[in-house]
Amino acid sequence: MTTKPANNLLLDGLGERDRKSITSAGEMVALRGGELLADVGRAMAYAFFPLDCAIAIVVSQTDQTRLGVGLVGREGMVGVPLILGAAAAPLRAVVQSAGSAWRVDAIALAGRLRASERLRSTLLKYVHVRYEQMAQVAVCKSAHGVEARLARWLLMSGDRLRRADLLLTHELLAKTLGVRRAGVTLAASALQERRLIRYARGRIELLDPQGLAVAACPCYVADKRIYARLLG
Amino acid sequence: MTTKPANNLLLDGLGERDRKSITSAGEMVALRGGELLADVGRAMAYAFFPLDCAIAIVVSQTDQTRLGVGLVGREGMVGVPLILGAAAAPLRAVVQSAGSAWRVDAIALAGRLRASERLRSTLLKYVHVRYEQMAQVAVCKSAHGVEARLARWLLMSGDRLRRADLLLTHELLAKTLGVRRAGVTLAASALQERRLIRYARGRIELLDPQGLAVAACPCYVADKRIYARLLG
DNA sequence: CGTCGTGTGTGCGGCAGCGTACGGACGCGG
DNA sequence: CCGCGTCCGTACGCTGCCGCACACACGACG
Repeated sequence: MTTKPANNLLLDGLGERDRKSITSAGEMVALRGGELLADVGRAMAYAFFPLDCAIAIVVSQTDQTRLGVGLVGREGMVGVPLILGAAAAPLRAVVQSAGSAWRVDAIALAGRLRASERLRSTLLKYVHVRYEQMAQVAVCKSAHGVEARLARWLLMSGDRLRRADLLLTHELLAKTLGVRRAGVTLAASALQERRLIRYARGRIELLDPQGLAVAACPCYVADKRIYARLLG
Repeated sequence: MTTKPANNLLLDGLGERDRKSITSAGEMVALRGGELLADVGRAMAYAFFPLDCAIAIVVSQTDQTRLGVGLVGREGMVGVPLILGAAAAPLRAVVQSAGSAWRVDAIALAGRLRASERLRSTLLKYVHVRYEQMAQVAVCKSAHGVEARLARWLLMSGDRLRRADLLLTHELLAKTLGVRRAGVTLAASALQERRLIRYARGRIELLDPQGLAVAACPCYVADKRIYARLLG
């Protein structure tokens, strides 16, 4: 389909000039699962434009509460604070599925942003997308059940990676969904019962994406619409 | 204390030039309680810099779920999407407590933003504040009980308005906290029992802000720290 | 003085998810 | 082949909040 095996849509959406100005300031890197690209309070040295990996944006409070508030793949970037001119990262960015990404130096990015209004406006629109999506999540967690939210997250992961088989454990999903591991097992087995997914020992296969979309909470569709409206 | 009876801190933080450039493009308006400054999908024609009023930022899904994800007073502005270059508002902005605000035309604001880098960087930092605060809320709702979240919201309202007596009903609070009205009554009476607040028929008085801060969830302190770090 | 609307107190059954905990299953490495 | 770590199934009691519903209190208004 695409000329290159894997692209980043955000970079593709830029003009030739801006894209080169970004890529020339960075380099390809391989990201391992579980790697931390940003942590709370630590300054971010790089922004990342994923190509074929997925990075979960997680908020973790002082007490033991976690919640995934975003999932970044080839359609986006890691490092929203850099666009907003803040050095410190508010949230944690964890590599959920390994793969490669384009890594860009924070200072270089800041310079490019000052120089190009087009680049600035594109990335600010992306910030807006993440802003809206986070608002969705805030309601989602308390309004929708585990099963629906699990379906949503699996679909999102599939979309980001363009693959139907995901390497995810119930344990990991539980942490990003902010529920018990046992709760995920329950929800997952219900989805499997309905032939929507199939899973075994850390490997989840999406059998029926359309069916899953029905089982998922409306936030899934809402999320896609938000992105399409601003960057489609 | 201040030279004028009521100021907006965001505007005060700007240089003389930028502040004038903004204020000259707008005008003072009076906002009534319950008024909608922005609604889902509707284009925003104005940004608002509150002086002595409080505006709740509410996300409301298609189904009957509401949740306040931000409270804007003299320390901030209503119209984050305008800073990000998006016309449509993702969230609803409702006037929680009546008062006056500085209203600025959206197009004029966009022009000023292009012209002044200082203005841009200040407002982008504010966007970042709201971005982080929303992440807080996302976890807060499911991690903390009604009583703690009520205490937090009351404190926030008090801070925004610099007053200890608020005109809020349990009903209204229930909607912004995303819980039952009865749940608010329960939590409020518990706080009153402990002499932290006192209330009657739509009027709530904060008796012991420090005690309230203890009763409130850590998100309250976290919120203040976020703001102070970026714009203090 | 009664009426009505709004605001608050209270009660009850129900449920989703929590914390915990134990046991089985698979797979890798020795 | 055995042992151990990881991953998943399942169970039990508990709790916080929901949805609903009804009764009372105050105040404005005629």
